[in-house]
Amino acid sequence: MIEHDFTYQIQEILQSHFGNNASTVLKESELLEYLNIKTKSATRGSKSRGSFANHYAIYVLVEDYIKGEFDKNNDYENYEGARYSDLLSRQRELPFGSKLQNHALNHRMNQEFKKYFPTCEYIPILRNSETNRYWINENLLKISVAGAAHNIAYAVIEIIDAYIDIKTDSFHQFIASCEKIQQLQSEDPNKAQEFITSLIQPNMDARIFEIVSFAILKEYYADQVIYWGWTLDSIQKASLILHKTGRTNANDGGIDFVMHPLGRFFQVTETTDVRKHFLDIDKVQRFPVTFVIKSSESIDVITNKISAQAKKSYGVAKIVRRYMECIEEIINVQILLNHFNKVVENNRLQNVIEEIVLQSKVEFNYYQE
DNA sequence: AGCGGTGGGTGGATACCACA
DNA sequence: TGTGGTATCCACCCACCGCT
Repeated sequence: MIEHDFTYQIQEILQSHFGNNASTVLKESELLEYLNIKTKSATRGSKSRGSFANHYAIYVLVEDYIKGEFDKNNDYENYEGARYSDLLSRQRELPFGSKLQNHALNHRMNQEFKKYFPTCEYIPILRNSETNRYWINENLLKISVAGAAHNIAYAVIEIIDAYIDIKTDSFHQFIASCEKIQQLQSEDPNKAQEFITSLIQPNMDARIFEIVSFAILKEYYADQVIYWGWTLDSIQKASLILHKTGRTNANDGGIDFVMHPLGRFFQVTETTDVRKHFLDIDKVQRFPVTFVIKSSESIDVITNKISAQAKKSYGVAKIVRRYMECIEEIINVQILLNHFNKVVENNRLQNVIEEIVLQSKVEFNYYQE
């Protein structure tokens, strides 16, 4: 059995339920081992995926099992089963579960379980396709150790709860502090400013950095206007609007922000290695991009670094020049801070914070009633 | 060690089907 | 014809793996 950081917590929970038998219970139970495998990412930081769907499929069924007190009354075999709609809506009430679909309950949980335990004779989720009712396989909940029967239903719930707690804790804290700052900002704008400043430091999580960059730049550009039109007498005034083109993590090779109506492209990166954005620059003409780089180095240093990489990759001066011409602007942490200060001067701090809270909730599927 | 390719996992969208 | 339940398609992330 694999052991990782969260395994220790699983063992602790089992100990509180089964005392000395805890380790045997864990060894004997495929379901617990499955949870152990699936909780590997618990302590891997906010960047790794939650993968809550299969956890929640087990969770809602076991919860239903406990609600019927089947761990005590021994009558599960006569139970009519749980309704699909109830299970699904319960899943969606759980943290980060608001977008879950039928996948886990219908197929994927069983499929994945079988992948890990090909010889296990039990299928975890049972269903009757005539009545559309669902059950957890009770055989997987009852573990017998030296002739004594142990029911792991409550332990399973506790383990998944603990997993949810770990996975969401830092995020909850983040949203909470945003909301606190939001209330606080009229009384103590300095505090709010300090907080935002801390969010765009180089050691910040990439997704948070992208969200905060977006919020600042959006407000910053909103103050700028251009005049444009199809004919001279139809020229109109427009403020620059920055759009986010998708979720941070659903954007492989895509562009992070687009500016209307100028059509500027913005790309947020963690490092000065921008080669991947200009991969075939020697063959194709590339669209100019503004890079928001999570670095406190000066623009000169960053530019030199990028230029050095380009030289190393292409060698030919002409292509290097074209490469550098495709970088419309570089925005580092300092420039972001300057822009931010300007936004604050214009009394738009509130908007920035609101945008951060909104975008974070979207990014992490977090909804609070 | 760093890379590029690959395939499984995940979530969103939608097609399909049964039934009222 | 709307609703609930299920299956499938698709895009994208990411872990993994073999190559250099």
